[in-house]
Amino acid sequence: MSAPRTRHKRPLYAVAVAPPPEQLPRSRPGAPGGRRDENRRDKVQRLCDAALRLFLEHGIELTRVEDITAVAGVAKGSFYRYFTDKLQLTEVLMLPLASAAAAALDRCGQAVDAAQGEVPLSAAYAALGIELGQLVITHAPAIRLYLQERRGPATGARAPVVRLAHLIEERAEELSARARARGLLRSFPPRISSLAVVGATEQLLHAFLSGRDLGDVAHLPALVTSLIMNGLQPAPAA
Amino acid sequence: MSAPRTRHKRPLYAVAVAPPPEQLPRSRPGAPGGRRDENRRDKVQRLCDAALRLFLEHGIELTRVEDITAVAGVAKGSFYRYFTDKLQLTEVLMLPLASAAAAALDRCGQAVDAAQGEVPLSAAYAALGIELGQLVITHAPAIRLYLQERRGPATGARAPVVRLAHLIEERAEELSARARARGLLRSFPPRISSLAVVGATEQLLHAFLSGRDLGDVAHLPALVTSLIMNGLQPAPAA
Amino acid sequence: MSAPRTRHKRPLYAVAVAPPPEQLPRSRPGAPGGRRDENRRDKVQRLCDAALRLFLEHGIELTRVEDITAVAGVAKGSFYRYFTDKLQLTEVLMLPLASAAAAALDRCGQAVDAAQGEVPLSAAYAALGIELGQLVITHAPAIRLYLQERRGPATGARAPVVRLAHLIEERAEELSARARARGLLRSFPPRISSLAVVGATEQLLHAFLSGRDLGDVAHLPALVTSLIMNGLQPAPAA
Amino acid sequence: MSAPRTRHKRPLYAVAVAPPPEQLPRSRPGAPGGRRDENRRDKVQRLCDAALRLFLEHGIELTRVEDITAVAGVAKGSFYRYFTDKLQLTEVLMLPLASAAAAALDRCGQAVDAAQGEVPLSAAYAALGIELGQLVITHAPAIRLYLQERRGPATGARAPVVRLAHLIEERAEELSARARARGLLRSFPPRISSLAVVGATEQLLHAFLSGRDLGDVAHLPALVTSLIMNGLQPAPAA
DNA sequence: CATGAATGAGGTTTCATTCAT
DNA sequence: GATGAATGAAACCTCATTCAT
Repeated sequence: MSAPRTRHKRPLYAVAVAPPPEQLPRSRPGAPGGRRDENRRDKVQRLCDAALRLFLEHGIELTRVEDITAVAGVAKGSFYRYFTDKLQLTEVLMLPLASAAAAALDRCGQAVDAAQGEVPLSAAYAALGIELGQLVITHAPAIRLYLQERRGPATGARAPVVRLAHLIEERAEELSARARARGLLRSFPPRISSLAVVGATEQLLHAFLSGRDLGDVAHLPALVTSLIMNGLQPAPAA
Repeated sequence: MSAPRTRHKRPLYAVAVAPPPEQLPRSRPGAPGGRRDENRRDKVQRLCDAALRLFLEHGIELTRVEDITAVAGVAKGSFYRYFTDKLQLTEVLMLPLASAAAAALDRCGQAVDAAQGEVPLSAAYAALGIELGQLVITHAPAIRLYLQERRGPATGARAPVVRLAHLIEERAEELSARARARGLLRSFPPRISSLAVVGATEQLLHAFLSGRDLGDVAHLPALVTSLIMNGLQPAPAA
Repeated sequence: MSAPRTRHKRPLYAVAVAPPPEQLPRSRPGAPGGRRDENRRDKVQRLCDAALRLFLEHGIELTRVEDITAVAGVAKGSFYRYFTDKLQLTEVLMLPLASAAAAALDRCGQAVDAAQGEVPLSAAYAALGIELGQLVITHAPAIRLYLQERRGPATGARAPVVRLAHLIEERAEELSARARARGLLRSFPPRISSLAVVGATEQLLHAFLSGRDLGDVAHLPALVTSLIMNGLQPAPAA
Repeated sequence: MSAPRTRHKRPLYAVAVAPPPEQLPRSRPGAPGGRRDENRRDKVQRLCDAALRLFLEHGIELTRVEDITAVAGVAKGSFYRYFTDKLQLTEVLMLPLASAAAAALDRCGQAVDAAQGEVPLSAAYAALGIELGQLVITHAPAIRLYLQERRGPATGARAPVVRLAHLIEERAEELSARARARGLLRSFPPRISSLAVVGATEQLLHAFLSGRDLGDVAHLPALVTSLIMNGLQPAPAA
């Protein structure tokens, strides 16, 4: 006998604009490290974990808010205390990944710029490979979500994923351009080679994170680096 | 955590016949080339075109049946005369692609098996590249849909796309295995190299079909072949 | 000629628990006597009352869920919090009637079994007549619904009513058989006499509950008893 | 791309008035005994048979027009050449029954009026019993439909059945009143006894037509007569 | 704060009826 | 005439969101 009044979903052909930047719920009471804050972190964590799991299992759109709260073990209404909607939740899910990837690409870019000769260049890429490899370990579910949704249209709750994909493609192309300016990867335009490298890498990642048996996984980062440097060739024999 | 529910109403007379052997509805009156038949083909075509366009623009799940019929210019109810639901529509959308891709991969596989030496082997891959390149031209929207949805979970109407992705990955790996058995691609396990090749190819395709400027597109099939044979290396410097 | 179809959407999280032991929804928060509990009872009651009224006025099938909620003064969606569909609602509507009738018939059966001679036997039937007469007062609308739908096919939401009709017929026949074993109702087979008694009783009830003027209604239970004991007699010999 | 424009069903709380009297489709071409007419009769017959069968199996409301035409083996559109809707079809289904029952009751009434003494009176009832018994044989499905739907509200396509029920109850009461005026059935008011007789009779009929084993069915008409004459007796005095 | 009950717009699907073929 | 394809109102049911408890 009460009454909500807003509407949900989306009337199609609408909303192409970016979401209101960082409208995280509201200010919270309690000291930043206190009991309240801890409780809050815990709930957010559980909601994110649940969402990630369900997004991977059923897709973002088919996952209802109630599914998420049920798996997280909180009340449905609580969801809205921590997130405004699924879109914002997805933003939160992608955020750490986006920062880490951007940082790693930044560092690699700086190393590339600073490199004199092929050896430090290779080292820069190797370092990137290692950083990304670690990301895979620490953020596996988020990366899976990224891989799963990254090519779709930037509609609904998928938007943040697609934005991240654009960011990565741009940075990768830029990196290729710099590498090329340094005399590497001469044969193809940077956009082409960066796309190929990103595509191959992501496909391998997707297979790996989907549980496919790829043999000795420890070699994959090296393989990625090798891909970047040499393509699919074997290490030059002898 | 999941369980479908049945509608209670009651379908009564309903479809008692077995599911029609072909994918499309059952037999109809009117001569196969007559007015009725033409209408039907036209309507199915318009529905498919509309669906494809909307699926690409908004994603499968966010596209409502009513959106599709509105764009196709038919009544909402008509949709259900031609398709049982969005899932079946997606199946129909993927069918030509699946057949064509399977056929091309089959032909390539046979050519690989028949090949004696490296030259015909290269030719086999080159032919595959060309066939796929043509598919890209003739089935661009379906391929975009495939690229967009292929990594998601096989839930809801996306299932047929994911099935096609599995098929392609399997066939590609098999092809790599055969190539390897013939002495090529020695350096990596076939699963690894096929994933890398498929990943790179699809990423390029995705960029191209999304309207990115990739320079002279005519080179791409050659690039794909080069990828298959040599990785990202430049053509061996003369 | 029949086959139910499943919804394709996907219920995802959904009810994974076993169907609640009691007929009504699952456990709820709030103390059993608190505000929430009271609200729930109130709403269920209003929905049942509305449904009963509309079922009697328009028939079960022609009554839409939205009609019921409108009359009950709740939102359409609320219906589905309390009942899965019209079928389950009908089950709930029939439940008290079914229990009461079964109990009364049980008690009468036991009295008949225990009876020595014709007087206690008559008393047993008289007691049944009185119990049923009281039921008529306390559950008039449910009984009207029962009378209205009881002979239809057990399809759709009418099923529970038809089940109750079967139960009553079986019990009545059993009762007749026992009476006969005790030396009464000798002239006709128990199935025949029980059908006749039930038919006559229900027809009178139907007329009464439909507002027909039947004179002094207080005599009706006695009439029913008389029917049981003396009606259906063969023409007095000689 | 064409377009119907009327609406169907019924908006509830509407239409309580009688249907347009006898608006049978339209005039037909062809001689009354010719080929066209024969064809027409055949189709109507098949549609009626199919409808009756389905109404009994699933109930009137749950039977769709398409179900009927499918079982009858005609095109869906053809239904509307012969009937305006399900309501009118039901009228047609009940018509022969209504006429025959009215005629039999009329004849019985006249015989009762003309009777001098108890013997011809009994004969009049016996004749009615026999006539009704024959109706049961010749119009079994229609009678089943009548029994099944007769107590529901006169809404939708059930209206004609309920009208027939009213007619029968009225006539039966009238007959009881006349019999009473002649000195029979003294113990109960005519409305009571007629309701009891009709109720018992119909219940037996319903069981019989539902396939229940009632023993030697040939005795039933006699039983009905016995009911009319002797049932409902007061307890034998003394 | 947490909870889950209530709301009602909206998506899916059905089906009576009309009308092109 | 006969057929079944098209139409679109309306029934069902879901679920994002709010708010009483």
